[in-house]
Amino acid sequence: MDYQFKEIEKKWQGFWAENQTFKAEQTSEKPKFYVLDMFPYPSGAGLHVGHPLGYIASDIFSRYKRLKGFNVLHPMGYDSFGLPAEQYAIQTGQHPALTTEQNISTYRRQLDQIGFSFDWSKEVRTSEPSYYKWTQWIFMQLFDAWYNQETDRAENISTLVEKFETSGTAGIKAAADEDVLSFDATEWAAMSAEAKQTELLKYRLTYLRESTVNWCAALGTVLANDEVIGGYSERGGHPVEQKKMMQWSMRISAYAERLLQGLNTVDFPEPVKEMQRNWIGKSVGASVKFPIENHAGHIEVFTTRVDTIYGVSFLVLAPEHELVAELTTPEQKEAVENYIAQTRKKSELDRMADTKTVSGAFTGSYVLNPVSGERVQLWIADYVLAGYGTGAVMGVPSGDQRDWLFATHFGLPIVQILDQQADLDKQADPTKEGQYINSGIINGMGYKEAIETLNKWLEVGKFGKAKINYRMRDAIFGRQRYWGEPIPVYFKEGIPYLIKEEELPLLLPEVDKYLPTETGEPPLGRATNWSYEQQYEYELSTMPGWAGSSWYWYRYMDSKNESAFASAEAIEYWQDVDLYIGGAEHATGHLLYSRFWNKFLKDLGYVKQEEPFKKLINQGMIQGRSNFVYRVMDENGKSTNTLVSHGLKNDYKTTALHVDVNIVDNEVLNIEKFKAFRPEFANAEFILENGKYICGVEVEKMSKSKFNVVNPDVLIENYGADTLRMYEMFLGPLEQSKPWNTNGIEGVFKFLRKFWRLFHNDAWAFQVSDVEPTKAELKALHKIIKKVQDDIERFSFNTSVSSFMIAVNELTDLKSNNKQVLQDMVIVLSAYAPHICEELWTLLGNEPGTLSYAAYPVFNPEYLVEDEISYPVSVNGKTRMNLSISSTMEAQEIEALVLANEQVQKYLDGKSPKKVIVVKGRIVNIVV
RNA sequence: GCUCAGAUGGUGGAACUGGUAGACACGCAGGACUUAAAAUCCUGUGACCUUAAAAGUCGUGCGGGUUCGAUUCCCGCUCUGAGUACCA
Repeated sequence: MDYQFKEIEKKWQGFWAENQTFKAEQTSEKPKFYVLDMFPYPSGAGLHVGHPLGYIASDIFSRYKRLKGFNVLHPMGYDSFGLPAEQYAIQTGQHPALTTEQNISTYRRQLDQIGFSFDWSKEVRTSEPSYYKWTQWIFMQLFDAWYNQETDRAENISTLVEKFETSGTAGIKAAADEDVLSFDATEWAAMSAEAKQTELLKYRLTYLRESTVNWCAALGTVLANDEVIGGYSERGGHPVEQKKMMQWSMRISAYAERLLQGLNTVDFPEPVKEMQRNWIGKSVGASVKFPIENHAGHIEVFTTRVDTIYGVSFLVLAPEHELVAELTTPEQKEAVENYIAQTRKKSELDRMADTKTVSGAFTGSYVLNPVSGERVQLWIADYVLAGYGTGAVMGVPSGDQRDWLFATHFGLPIVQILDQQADLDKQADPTKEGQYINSGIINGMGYKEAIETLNKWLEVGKFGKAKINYRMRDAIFGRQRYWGEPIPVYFKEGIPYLIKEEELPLLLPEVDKYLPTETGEPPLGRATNWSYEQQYEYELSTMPGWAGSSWYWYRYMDSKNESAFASAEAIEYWQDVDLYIGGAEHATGHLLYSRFWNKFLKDLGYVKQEEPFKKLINQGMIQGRSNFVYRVMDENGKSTNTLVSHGLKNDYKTTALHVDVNIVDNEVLNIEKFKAFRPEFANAEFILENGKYICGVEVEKMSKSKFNVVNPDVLIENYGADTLRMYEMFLGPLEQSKPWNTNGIEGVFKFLRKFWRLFHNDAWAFQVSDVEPTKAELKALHKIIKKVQDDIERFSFNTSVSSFMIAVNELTDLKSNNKQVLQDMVIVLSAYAPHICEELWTLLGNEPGTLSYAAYPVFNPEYLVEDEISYPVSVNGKTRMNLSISSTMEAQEIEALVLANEQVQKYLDGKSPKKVIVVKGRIVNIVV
């Protein structure tokens, strides 16, 4: 029979599901391999052709690893809490659980028809109580923990309480809020229970605190920094403003250094590492206290160039700095207040966009330079950010361009501090070269020595010290939304307490509407009869989208466990994710949070590895490729009912209209289908070129409104899943972004048919021969065995597909139907095109379903050895001819042989060669 | 501005450690089969110049360098894409 992909694919998908072919063993003698795809959010639109790209790659890898004798865990599930379902619920009143369920079944149906080897027995959904029970449990562990910088790990809060009880805060080094109190053991003992809880909250790894947050009014919720892009929300693109609110936060900053160091141990794409490094934003410098003139206090600044301290000619505070009001003199009051009012009016966006204009106001106060004792003006300006460092900077105009502009604009002095600084009247010179001048105790020193000297001097005089600063802020954890995990906390006297562990999961209550209450409480405030022990209020915000996805790879290891998030045995066996494939958009969000929670769980001894993901691959984005038709306009600029082909459009005035890419084949418009697609053009005139209507092309985002969405269902219907899988890989390197173009899928389909034909005679009857394979057949086979193995190991899936085509072309030319050779071919190809291979595998007489666990053929290099090698011979670097020479011949003999050749002599034209280069097995080059 | 990635035929792309640039596929052209079309199969296909055939010249964004030899390594530049942006 001809290649009947529809029947074959349906049959084997059914077989795999029924027999649980891809169920991972819980324990095994085999080495483990964990292949994970990034958790999808099941959106209502279903899959387009770009989504499965990474899944196909990871599936090929999983299938390959099984053939190589590994026990493979390759699961799939859904990150099913999230905003879109809730927005839809607000519009329609439908419970988000319902729409989520529907979306998941669409997703599942689409995934199933591509033939993935997922172990569906391990499926998880973050919105299921049996799952979010453990998300809540992890939250409770974080609440019950503090970060001990002495031991450099998280510990249970009880070890902190013990320290307080024995010696108070003396000697405690913790990652904590800035406003922690100092006390001794007696004072601690004397504190009320509420006061103790308030104090402990400042140390917990998840804590409630008044913080400045990104408030998105349109979404009615706060957002984390990574969910805000350029002042707008990542989802929906709504404006975001700064607002002070009581908020749950995660003390991720405690892990800043470990998150940074861990990047050196993982195999991630360099851009992802770089983005995480930038996000963490480590800078090494010093904090310096500038005493305020006629005032008991001081201004603390952070600087990475403490060596430039003698060049300080002013100090700048952020307009929001807490000391601004107090330090503004009566004469300057008006100017300062005007300036603050003016800054407030500017949105965050304007402030970022306008980096050219220099602005600021003098407070009228002075501070004293601690090293020189010099009097320095204190200013405010909005280029200083309240949220970074101490919200104050020292202005060194000679070394910093921004300070230089500020000083020039306001007529402040510019002091040269290094003898090598040049052109200070034109711009700042940030050099570290040369020796210091005008610089008191560091005069004559170089950069390194100056830094050390000053740091020591500052520390001795208690004016400051060397300090490391991180840009990364703690992550806001609460969302004022409905469709998320409830936070397992209740309030007594305004203080948060955890519910009891045996009360988990804290179920999401039913509400009448998915909107905030009249008093502005989050939607959970609408729940009736929802309180802890009938009297205490529950926390009303829910967890953010990233909560459930920050630990899910552990749940896959043991997804049904009711007494732990995963058993210790499962974690001991599976350890970590060996290969993680997903989009680059999660570089700073999901991947940082997951690494953070993983490190935390490791500190508490629940997991084994410091890093959760050994190797990460970002698959490229598939862009849309839009097609256009061109409607002619008349002299008055009015649209006509005439459409002109792309090549002739410059002869007319036209408007471009999107046309559905599914009715365009190689840029040729199917006019009949077009008339049906746009009835208003049923009677349109078409100006053709060579009898065809050629469409224009542009690369855009794939979206419904641009009519460029290609649905995998359609391609599977026409060509089958095996063709789709191979074609997606054939498009190009996995990591490269590229526009989708269905042109060319025919080639892959033809290849599979040709492969099928190798096993069949002209009458389409299955027929293979049992004789010993020929040398040529073995050569073709072993070439592909090696090539596919090498390609998969370096994630170069596109080149494998080409090589398969070459192998099948070779075997077709050899008229091979050798059973031994073809059976090995089936195994090698099965990772890419599993359905057709399962079918041929059983036709060859093997037990159904055993292909997935067959052994990958062993490569034997002997079959590739050639007796004769065709040497390209070049003269002065230009290839002139090929000479067939025995492969055993040594360089000297080859040289003699080549020079004796008649044709070579012709090129030498009587001259004697200056030099002859012979690379054995490669090339001969003659220099004349 | 900064950081990173990239630029190869009409198109997607290949060339893995510096060794025959353009594999494989699409498209296109011609042919076979067919009453015809579709499907299938065969042949050709970087550009230029010329031809009966052969040969020749140029050619991996641009300019230079290293080398017997560069798509590959080095320096400078242009363009495209992504990320990031007053971070002290």
